[in-house]
Amino acid sequence: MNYQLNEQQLQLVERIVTVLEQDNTSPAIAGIVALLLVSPCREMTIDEIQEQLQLSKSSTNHAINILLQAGMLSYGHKLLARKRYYRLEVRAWRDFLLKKLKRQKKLNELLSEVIEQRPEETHEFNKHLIDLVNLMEQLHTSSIQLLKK
Amino acid sequence: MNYQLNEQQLQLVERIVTVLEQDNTSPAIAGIVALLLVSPCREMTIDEIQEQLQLSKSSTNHAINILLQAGMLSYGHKLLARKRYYRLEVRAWRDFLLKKLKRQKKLNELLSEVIEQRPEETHEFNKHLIDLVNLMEQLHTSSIQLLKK
DNA sequence: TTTTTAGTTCTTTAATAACAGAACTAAAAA
DNA sequence: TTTTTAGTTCTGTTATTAAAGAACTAAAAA
Repeated sequence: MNYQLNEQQLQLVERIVTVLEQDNTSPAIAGIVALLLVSPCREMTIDEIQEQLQLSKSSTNHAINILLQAGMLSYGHKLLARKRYYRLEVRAWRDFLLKKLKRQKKLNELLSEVIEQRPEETHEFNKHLIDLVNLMEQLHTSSIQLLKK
Repeated sequence: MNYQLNEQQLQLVERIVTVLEQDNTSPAIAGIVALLLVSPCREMTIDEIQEQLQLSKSSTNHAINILLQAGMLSYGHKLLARKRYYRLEVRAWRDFLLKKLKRQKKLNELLSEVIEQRPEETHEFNKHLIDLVNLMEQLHTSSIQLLKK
């Protein structure tokens, strides 16, 4: 039940953590996600997670709760025991992408407002802005199309 | 030369700052970007920026240098004087989008590695992962196509 | 009922980052 | 040469955040 990761798997976890951290994910959270991605165990207990990542129980608990709230993690019980078995909810990733796109859209709308109220004298600048908004709008619509399927 | 923003413009600046901060941009940096977007002045001196945003000189200087290094800002001189006139480089936005896509691609490659090494027993989970990677790959390629024009 | 276990909460520590204020540098203007 | 000005750098304060450790709660097992 409690597999030990081999060298290659550990490295893979590390590399995933590195990339996730570049998106402002905390090490503990990144570690849990990476571990549950790479580990052959579909689900793990808090103790197993804690042990593999060498975190304190409170930190592990804290990170797990954040991930639960974000919908990235869920849990079930085996034989109705009280111990929780946590697993990754891969579907949540899609929702994250959608949320990001919503913020992008919001920014786009604001940039459109900017363009509307700019003086004509700065037409060169305005033109660049218009190009940017158009580009971002295209990106947005094509992404939404793909995601909504 | 030193326009005072009207009420509507100030609100627009504030709203842009709010959105930028959600992407982990510091208030000072978000403020400078928003100000230079909204202000009718195509370029501003450090003093004008500082005054409008009510920042200290050192903070303003610090934020400006970060933006310069990121390519979001550039400057020129008027009549060869030593005073710098800073302006937004809208083109840099495109490079940011490209950089983000590169990270997304990196994550995608790692997820592919994950899929390759997963045991067959967790096929349900694996399937979700494969779907995710495929989706993200499509998003990536369509975005790249749009950006590379 | 007592013990064990899973999970939570509270408190403290350490690291980081934003920002302000003051001291400093370099160069143009008087 | 002295003064003014633009910009930089240094130092200190404050706020935020991650994480650890210990105390605590609740419930199942002995």
